[in-house]
This record gives sequence, structure tokens and C-alpha cells, in this order.
Amino acid sequence: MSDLPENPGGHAAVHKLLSLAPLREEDCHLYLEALGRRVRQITARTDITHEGDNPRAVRVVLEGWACRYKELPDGRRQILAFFVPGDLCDSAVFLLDQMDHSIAAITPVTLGEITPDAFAQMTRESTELADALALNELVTVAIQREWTLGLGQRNALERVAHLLCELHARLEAIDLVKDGQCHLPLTQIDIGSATGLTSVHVNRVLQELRRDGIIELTRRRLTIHRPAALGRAAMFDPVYLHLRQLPRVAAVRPAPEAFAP
Amino acid sequence: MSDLPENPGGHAAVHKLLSLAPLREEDCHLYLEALGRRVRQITARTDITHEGDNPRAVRVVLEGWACRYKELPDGRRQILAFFVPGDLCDSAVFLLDQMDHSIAAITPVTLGEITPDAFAQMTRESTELADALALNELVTVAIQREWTLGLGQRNALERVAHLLCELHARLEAIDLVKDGQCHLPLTQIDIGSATGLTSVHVNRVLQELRRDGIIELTRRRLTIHRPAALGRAAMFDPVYLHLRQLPRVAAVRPAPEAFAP
DNA sequence: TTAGCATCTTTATCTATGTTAATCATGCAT
DNA sequence: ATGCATGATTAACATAGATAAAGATGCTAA
Repeated sequence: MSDLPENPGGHAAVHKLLSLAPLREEDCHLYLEALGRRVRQITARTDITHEGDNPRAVRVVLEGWACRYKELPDGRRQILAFFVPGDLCDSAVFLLDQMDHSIAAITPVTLGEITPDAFAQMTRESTELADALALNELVTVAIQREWTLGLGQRNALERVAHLLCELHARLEAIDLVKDGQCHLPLTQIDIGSATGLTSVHVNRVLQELRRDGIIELTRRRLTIHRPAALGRAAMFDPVYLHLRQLPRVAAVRPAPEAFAP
Repeated sequence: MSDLPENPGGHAAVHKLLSLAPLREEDCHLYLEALGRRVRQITARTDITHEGDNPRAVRVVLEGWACRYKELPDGRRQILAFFVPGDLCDSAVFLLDQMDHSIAAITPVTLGEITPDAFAQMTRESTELADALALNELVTVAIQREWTLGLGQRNALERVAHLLCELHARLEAIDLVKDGQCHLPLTQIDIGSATGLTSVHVNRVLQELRRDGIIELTRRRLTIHRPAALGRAAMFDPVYLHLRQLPRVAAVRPAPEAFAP
């Protein structure tokens, strides 16, 4: 899982699986090989696949950010998930007749596509790989549930804080955090459509988090200065990510700075 | 799939799978047989499994209603899904180390439990059954996404209306709707914790739907008098349920009563 | 029959967040 | 450098839905 000459994005994909389950080197190679067979470049802010389409392949984000979204007939749009490097968009879609949601690139995206046949063969060849991919699906659903919980019960500040915690933890798991800093190519509008808030209110909330010295967020770069405070504000409990290694950012219980003012 | 002497609840379970995929009679029997091996009775309003537990079996609701929920450390509770007769709680949980959510009975529940081994054997014996179960998982996730969309973008009336549409359609698919009427054992508090609203506001919204002659909801019984109007109010598009047969209740496009006042 | 408890209903008040709109900053393309 | 588009910020105002409290209804049990 170290030498990846002509498939730079593959590194994140393997990293991602390894963050969930231990895999032998041969499993990783099998995966990378399947991934490298069909690679596509997607322009930023364009659809990768759209509601109503016929699902044709399993897609893996090799580089860049994408999102899953769905919209109401009158145009209201909800982002349902973010995809960061290494993330699988949907590993069993081809069982469905038609897509019930859309996927769009946020930044320019490098995509690996695996055909249904290749996918089936790959999982037949390695049970470990198949299990890791299944586990990944479970985590994807767990994240969806956590978002449902947040939208239903958390207030604006808690929602935004939680999103930042989650993304930070996921990026850390694929080694995309350096000195507590990571690239975060989302506009405040994006954050709003993921958290069910207007961009104006997202802005207010971010100001507050900045004012309290908890985060810094400028020029698409996020720094979390007080991870424990952020995790506490968000009530972030990373169990649902089912990572083999706990993220540095804020496990809620036991609270490290529990008695701060 | 007709004779079910000592397993009355099994009927709904098979009905459910058949609503998603065609199955041979032998597949149905295989499923029912696995389901009947371990049956448990659960008291209304008690937990079936709780966050943090070790997942041990695949559970299928044979009779009664249950829900999946998650709560914040300060007690706020969000219902994440409703389980009606025939629904699988989670078909691959045993890949996880610990449950990240809880499941509770709403009414008295009859539960079928399938051990991981039995489940594996069953899916090995019938690819069709395995596919149907996988498809069911996909639909469960699709429903979770639709809830996320609703909580983020729909207002109170739309959310409640959408929930009623969804439940009605799902109950219809397992033949639990008679003359547009179905049993709906949810309190307004339940509806509130599923839609992220207070029970007070749920009450207001229900009054409005009643006032407009759209629904009737008394003594745990729901009647939808104007399915098209309800579907329109909810912007309900049943595609995400991936049913083989469209529900009677309200396909949004093309809108049947589109030009009503 | 009455008491007790859940749920539902209604009203009054309050607040978090939305809406609108204007201004400012930033980066990209010519 | 200039101009333009997109995003961030701020302010003034509007509202959907929360909160609180009290009464009405219906079911269960003694």
C-alpha cells in the first residue's frame, strides 16, 4: 500500500478501507487494480450522476470532494453526504432500477469506476475485501443516521460544529490532516444545504465559533484550535464512524475539558 | 406463500420481500423457515437492543411496530426509522463491533431472530433471496436519505404529511391497508420525535390536515381521504421506496388534482 | 363509581432562524 | 490593472415553531 506510481488517488482509497478493517497487501492491490481500470475526471460543480439515471457502476472518489444530494420539486436542495478521497459512492447501486438521488462534484474530482461484473469478481476473490467494503457501507448508513439525528435535534451551532468534527475525523483517518489543519473546499452555502440552514445563519454560527477561538476557517482551510470544546459543542461521539483508531478530535465521554467555564 | 400455520407474522415478512422483488415459493419458504426458528415477544415501549450493545442477530419484525432511535447525551431523542410488520432491522449488523443506535418496540412486537450463521447459510442457498434482502437494505437507506431531506428542507406540515404518505404506502405494500384505512399506533409525541417537531406543533399540523378534509386520524386509525392532496402537500414521490407496484397514495408527477384551489 | 394517568387539545408568549438586501472581499479572466 | 462573478459579512425585520401551562378526553384499574 505504499507504491502507487500511476494511481496517485488510489492511496486515499486504500487508506480509507484500512481505517475500517485490517487488510492484507494483496487485498489492497486487488482493490487498486480494479479501481485503476476506468478513471474519469469530473469538472467541479457538475453532476456525476443524476436522480432517475440508470446506475451503471460503483464509483470511488480518488481525489477531490463530491456530495450526494436530493432536491424537492420546487428547488429546495439538501446535501445528504459528503464524499472525500477514498469514499465509495454506492457499492450496490446496480441492484436498483433507477437512482433516487444525485451525486455532484464539489471540486474537480478524479473518479474510479468499477463495473458490476468486476466488482462481483473482486469480492469473490477476497472475502476480506468484500467484508471491508460491506463494513464501509454500514458506516455510510450510520453517518446518514447521525445526520438525521442532527437535523432533527441539534440546533444550528451544534449542527455546524458536528459537521466540522465529522469531516475532520474522516480526513484524519485518511491522513489528510496536518497539524490540526485540513483542506475544506465547502462554501458556506454548501454547509448550509448540508445542515438545513441558510448561508447567512451558517455565517453567524461560524463567527461565533471563531470568536470563541475554537476554530479558524479561511481560504478553504480549517483549523480546529480547541477540539474538545468543538466536540462538546457538537456533542460529537465518533463511535458511529466505527474507525479502528479514535480521531484526535473530541471524544465526548469522558470529556477532557469537562469543567471549563 | 399462503399456508402459514404456526407463524402468522411470517406472512407480512414474505409480503414485504415480494413487494420489492419476485421470489420463487421455495425462497419464501427458506426465509420463513429461518425466521421461525427463534421467535421473541417484546413488550410495548421497551428496548429491543440498545446503543453500545454487541449486535448478535438479524431481527425481523413479524408483528407490531418498532422504531430505530438515537439520543443526544442531554436526552433529546430522534426516531430514525419505523419498522412495520415484515421489516428487517439490520441485515448486516454483526459486522459491527457495537450498535450505534437503539431499537425499541412501539406496540407489543413479535420478533424473528436469525443468527449470523443461519443468515449466511440462507443467503448462500438462494441468490435470489440474498438479492432481495440486499435490495431491502438499499431501500432502508433510501428511506433514511428521504428523512434527511425532509428534516433539512421540508416544513412542519410537509414533514408530517410525508411521513403519513410513506407509512401508508409501506403498509399498503404489505396489504395492511383496507379501504384507504390503516392502523397507525403512533402517538403525536412519536410523530414529533420522528419529524423533529414538538407534539404541540404536530397537533396543530394534524388539525390543519383534518380541517381540509385530507385525512382522518382517530383512535390509532388513519384514513386518507384525499391521497392526491396529501401527496402534493408532502411532495411525496414514492420512487425512493422502489416498490414493484406503485402505491395508490399520491405519485406527485403528473399531479392528478393539479389544478385544485 | 371514582381515581389516576396518558394523550390530545388549545392558548399565550418567546426565540431561533429565515428573509431580504446591501456592502465588502476575493479571485479569476481579459 | 480592470472588471466581473462568487462568496462572505452585516443589519433590519419577519415568522415558523418552541415553550409553558392548563383543560379536555378517554382508558385502566380498584
